[in-house]
Amino acid sequence: MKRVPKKDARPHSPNQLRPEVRNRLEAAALEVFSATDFHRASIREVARKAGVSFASIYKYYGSKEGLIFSSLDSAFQGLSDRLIDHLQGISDLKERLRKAVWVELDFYERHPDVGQILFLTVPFKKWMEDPTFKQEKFINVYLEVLRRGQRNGRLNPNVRPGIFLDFIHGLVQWRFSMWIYRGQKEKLTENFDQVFEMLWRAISNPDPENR
Amino acid sequence: MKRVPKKDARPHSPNQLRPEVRNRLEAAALEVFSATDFHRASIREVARKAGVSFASIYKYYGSKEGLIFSSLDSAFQGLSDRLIDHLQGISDLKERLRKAVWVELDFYERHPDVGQILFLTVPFKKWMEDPTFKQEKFINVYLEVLRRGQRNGRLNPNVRPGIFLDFIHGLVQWRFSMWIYRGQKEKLTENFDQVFEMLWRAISNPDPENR
Amino acid sequence: MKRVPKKDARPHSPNQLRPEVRNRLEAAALEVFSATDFHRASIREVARKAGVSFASIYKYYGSKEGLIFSSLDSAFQGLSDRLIDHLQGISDLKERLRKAVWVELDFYERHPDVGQILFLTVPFKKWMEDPTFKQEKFINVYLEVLRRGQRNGRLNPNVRPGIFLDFIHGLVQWRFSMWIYRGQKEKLTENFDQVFEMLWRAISNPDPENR
Amino acid sequence: MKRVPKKDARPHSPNQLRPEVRNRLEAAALEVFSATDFHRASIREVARKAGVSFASIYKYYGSKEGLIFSSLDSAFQGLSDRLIDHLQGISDLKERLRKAVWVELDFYERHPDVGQILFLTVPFKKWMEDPTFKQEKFINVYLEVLRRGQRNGRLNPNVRPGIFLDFIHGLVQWRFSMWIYRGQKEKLTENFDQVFEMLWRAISNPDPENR
DNA sequence: CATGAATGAGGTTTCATTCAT
DNA sequence: GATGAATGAAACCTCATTCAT
Repeated sequence: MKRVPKKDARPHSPNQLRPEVRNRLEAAALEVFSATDFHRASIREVARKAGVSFASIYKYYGSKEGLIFSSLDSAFQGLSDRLIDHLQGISDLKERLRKAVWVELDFYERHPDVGQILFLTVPFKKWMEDPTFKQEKFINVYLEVLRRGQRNGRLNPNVRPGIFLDFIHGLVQWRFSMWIYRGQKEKLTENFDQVFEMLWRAISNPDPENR
Repeated sequence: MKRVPKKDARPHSPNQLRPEVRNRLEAAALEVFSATDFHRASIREVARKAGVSFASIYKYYGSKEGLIFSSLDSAFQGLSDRLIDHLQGISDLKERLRKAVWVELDFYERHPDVGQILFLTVPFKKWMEDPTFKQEKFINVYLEVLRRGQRNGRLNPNVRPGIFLDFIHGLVQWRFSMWIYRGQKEKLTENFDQVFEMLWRAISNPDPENR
Repeated sequence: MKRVPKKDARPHSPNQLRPEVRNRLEAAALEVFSATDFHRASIREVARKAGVSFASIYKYYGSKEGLIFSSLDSAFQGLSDRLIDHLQGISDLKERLRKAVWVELDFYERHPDVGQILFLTVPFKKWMEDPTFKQEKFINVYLEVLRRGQRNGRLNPNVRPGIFLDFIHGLVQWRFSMWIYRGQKEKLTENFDQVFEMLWRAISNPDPENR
Repeated sequence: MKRVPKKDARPHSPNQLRPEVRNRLEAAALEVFSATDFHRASIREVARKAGVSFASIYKYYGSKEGLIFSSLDSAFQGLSDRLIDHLQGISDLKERLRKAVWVELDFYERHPDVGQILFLTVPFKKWMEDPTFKQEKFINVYLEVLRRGQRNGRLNPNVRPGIFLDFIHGLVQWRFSMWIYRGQKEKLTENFDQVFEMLWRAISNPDPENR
């Protein structure tokens, strides 16, 4: 007798969890999912670690993917907020951008589990397909800086802003991955100035009179 | 799923397969593993597609990972060889580098399955842990160009060559991923000149007298 | 990612099991399923008892129901064969019928687990809905006796044979159930002659000249 | 599912429910439990249908079984009362018995949900184990008739009255089950006279001078 | 030597029952 | 005093890997 799923538009969302339980659960999820790759990580272990029943995870998150991407999304809340906070009072464009990239790298340095999940243990395609991938709030902070830079001539005006982002995120992801690969010997923000200057040269306006 | 493969001295290697069977098998592997993420792709389906029993895969490749990374490695043979071939007769440093990056992007454009597996469907960590990740032959082509550029002052001499590579590979991977994400509407090498010039500005020597 | 079942017309059947494994498995199933009611009996326990993996049960039987009804069907093989065997050489109609009913009761007496599953632990509806319910081979033995009895005037000719069967099976099932209910103190075939004579009076031709 | 109910002195009984709520609840129970077998029928659905929280069911009935057997018991009130009522003024023994059996069949015909639950959807063993199984009031009506029949020689005096009951109830249950099985095409009381005459021959005194 | 059967593990789903509010 | 959230258990299903033939 095959059970026919009910599919009643899952009436439960993580928001309905008691915040304390939610935090415990998502912390456990980040811990477990950052340790091995996605399909080896066991939801049952997350439940055990968080002291929450297995069925509850399904009730509130719907699936293994739901759990992990919700957890990531929550973690990103922190990043967005911190980013916006840190940018306050910095008016120079280059400085704003430098700060933004620094905040991001610093975030991954202090939350390597988040980076590991995003870039290393979950197939990237899975993340791309998840609605949380867009991270509009976060991306918009960047886009606003970049567009303004193009308008006032500091940044190369002939380039779609998306290409700037490709440079930035490609760099962040690859540096993070190599940082893990090489065993986190030094800090992830080591050489930050050097790297940022390279990045800046890549995206800034090559036209001399605007330098 | 949790099952950890026996790491004993496997007495068989893919080289012992009849080349024709090996090609069929690795082609099927690329096809299957590029379509869905690693843990949903079924080794049985690969076997079926290749007309080989799945136990044979274990015999010659040892594990699911063994199969996929061996297949990738074979595909990369082609890339390295083509890279070396194309660089012949180009002496200008910038041109050599431009060509190298172009050959790589062009390769992924023509073999999106390989790119998908590397960057999207297999957890990146798995690849990093695999011996095939090093790609020494391929990397050395780059390193040699980059080191020479530093010696003769065209490239920023204060930067470890690894950072150049982070820029290059981060960019390649991210652009590839976004290309897939956005549905492969345009060519992956679209805007190549623009992007390469940005890259070049990032890594070239900012010191004026060497421009 | 909801898995979509494959439904490839289950290519495996219990017949493909090694007979020895099959026997062990079905014996364990009868044991477990006769002890508690269907939904409390655990397939995992059957697997454990039979020393067979849980997945194999699904492979060969498809479901919990598949397992139990297949096991019952196998048990009934024995009953049909024994019935046919015992009827050999008995020509008198009443004696044939007496023997048939006796063989059936005797079977349940010696295999109370089968009776318990059929009549007590599995909701009867489930069994009615299962193809194995028809038990044609078995029923035909009865029908043939009953129809012949009607033709030669020993049995009440005005009654559909189905009604005879209702009497017989209702009696067998109820007596079995009460036998269990009362704790199997005496033999199930206790009072058999008395009961059979009553049954015979019920179905035999009331018309005097045929007595 | 394996969860064994706490058998402590439940401080609440169905009697404490407002009669109107109780009726709604038990009607919903009969409806839901007659439709599928016991373990697939959901107590939550009963609660939903009755507009009551499922926790209330636990409060007043203690368990899923408690609910269903209480509901059945209530339904049987009606049967007993009707039986006693209908027997009034019938003095002939055979007629009393005929009436009794007819009232029972007629009851199931008009309340097929009750019959389905008793005979088809609930494992019979569950019912046998429940205190409501005894149905003393109801059985006593029969027993009194049967014993009187034995005393005055109309019924076979050599048989324990329990065997009469086995005949009667086995027949009722089996005919009901087959009636459902065959799709309720004709009435359950169809052929009643024929069947009752057979039953009467089975139990009446075979000794000529008492015919 | 190649094959496929058996295993173990874990995702997904549902639900009776318990527990805390 | 009624409610619903949390739990634990088990069905169902799939697959990488091992093992025996």
